[in-house]
Amino acid sequence: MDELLFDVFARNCPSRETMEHATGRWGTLALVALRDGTTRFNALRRRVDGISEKMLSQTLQALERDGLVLREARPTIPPHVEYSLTPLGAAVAGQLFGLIELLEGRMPEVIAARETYDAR
Amino acid sequence: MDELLFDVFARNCPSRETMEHATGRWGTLALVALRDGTTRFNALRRRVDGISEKMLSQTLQALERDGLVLREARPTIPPHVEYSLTPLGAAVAGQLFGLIELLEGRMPEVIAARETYDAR
DNA sequence: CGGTATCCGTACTGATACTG
DNA sequence: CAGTATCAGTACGGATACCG
Repeated sequence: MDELLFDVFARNCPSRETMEHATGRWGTLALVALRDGTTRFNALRRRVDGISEKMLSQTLQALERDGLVLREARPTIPPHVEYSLTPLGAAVAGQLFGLIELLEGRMPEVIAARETYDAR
Repeated sequence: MDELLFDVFARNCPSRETMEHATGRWGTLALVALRDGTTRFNALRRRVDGISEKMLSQTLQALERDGLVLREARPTIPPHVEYSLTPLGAAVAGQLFGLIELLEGRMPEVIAARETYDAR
């Protein structure tokens, strides 16, 4: 663990900040949704169930700022804006998707654990 | 993506809930800290910089309930409580650590992206 | 269509104090 | 040591309305 350049456990670690953007409630879902390919704002909004316009906007801005997401706006009327993953974003999204797969595959264990825990 | 049992993108998906526990602000740090081995409450608290007793307690309870963390209390005075990863928790923590490594290794890209973004 | 601005409730957060 | 209880602040999040 000590061979890492930054210490995620430390308060003001820049990687901890980016981690929070990527693993936050909406960040993960946005990144994983973009693995399916370039997507427009409202399509993304429909894909990620429950996200508001505001949160999607904020999430995408944070991810764009960190260089995980690429935003391309065409100056047409009506506006046409496309979001996609940068190479770095694709790597992060892949890792996150691995986590989702892992968890989904083992949800029976999780559910069983919850029942055991709650039976007290 | 459709081959998954649950749909993380859906609002009331049980895996989305567990994802949020594991990837939440403190969940990730607690899980990764426990990769170093069985740890006591206050040791964990010192390791994860900035976490309050309350948040650590809540975080550990959520992870224990999901079957990611094992809590073992010895009825001594003073109390001696040890936290460790379950096999499932270890798998999740490993995946999260992979993400941290990835991000730490590429922080220069992130920092550069931020500077580009802010220069507008 | 793709946002931003505003309002407003609540849920999270951290200090502090206290207990077994 | 390992928590719980209580409380005040804030930042998160959603709904709505509006703009280019």
